[in-house]
Amino acid sequence: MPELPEVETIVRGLREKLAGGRIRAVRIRTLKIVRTSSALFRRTLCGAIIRDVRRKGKFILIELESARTLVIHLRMTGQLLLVPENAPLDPHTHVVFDLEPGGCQLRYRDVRKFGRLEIQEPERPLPQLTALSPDPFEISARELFRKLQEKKRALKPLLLDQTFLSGLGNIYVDESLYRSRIHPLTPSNRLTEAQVRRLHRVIRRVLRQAIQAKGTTISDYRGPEGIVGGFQHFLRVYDCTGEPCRVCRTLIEKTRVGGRGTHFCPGCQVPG
DNA sequence: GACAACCTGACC
DNA sequence: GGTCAGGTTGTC
Repeated sequence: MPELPEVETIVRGLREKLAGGRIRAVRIRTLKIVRTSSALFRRTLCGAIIRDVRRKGKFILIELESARTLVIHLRMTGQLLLVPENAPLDPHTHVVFDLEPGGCQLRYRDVRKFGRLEIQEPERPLPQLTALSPDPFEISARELFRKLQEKKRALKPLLLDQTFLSGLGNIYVDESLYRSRIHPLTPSNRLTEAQVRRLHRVIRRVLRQAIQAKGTTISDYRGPEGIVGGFQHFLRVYDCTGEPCRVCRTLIEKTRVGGRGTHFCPGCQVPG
């Protein structure tokens, strides 16, 4: 569920509340969510001072003074919620962090249990993190063009590939391709430099607007204070199947590309 | 590449 | 009963 704008929103909220504070205690309620041994997980986090909270691609990094990092990926339905200590525990809460200063807990909640929490040692960076490519704000249009030229895959699956470009997921890829008027199946090496410049600009703009709206909530996404995002009101193709395109009035269609539901306008996004 | 797997819930 | 879901990974 969460893509770059949702993760960025969470990271900003957590940083404000957590940076400089301390984790007093940790309770693991569902073992499989935590990829590090429970003992190491607890030993690392109990009493740890939080230096900063950052984002890398769709990963959340809670950096500790010990130089170790709590690495979190929310996958589809993961949530990080800041709640009062006395709030009732719901059955989908899998990890609970007691915080200092107190009164508040950080809870990891995840209906589908796809998400992962893991400790990264400074001398042993996690492979999933080192394999990540820069996100759209860390790469120039020129560089993106060069990378796209090197591949000849269909554009959409490539943009979803976190080792090619990080941060984008299904919503923002569909929105970016629609707003750039590029068909999702266009071979990446057939894009002109002008098309890539536009795509690069559009991706950045869509992500910035979505961050400003505090993310997109279709169903599960919540910010750390439990609030829903607002960008769902600005979607133009994603979840708009059957509605007329606002540019050419053609009805928005949904197909499958690379195994993912794909929304596009057959009028504006003609195959390259 | 396509597809199943990981899980639960919503919807038809 | 079946299909679908904002993600990633492992298998042909």
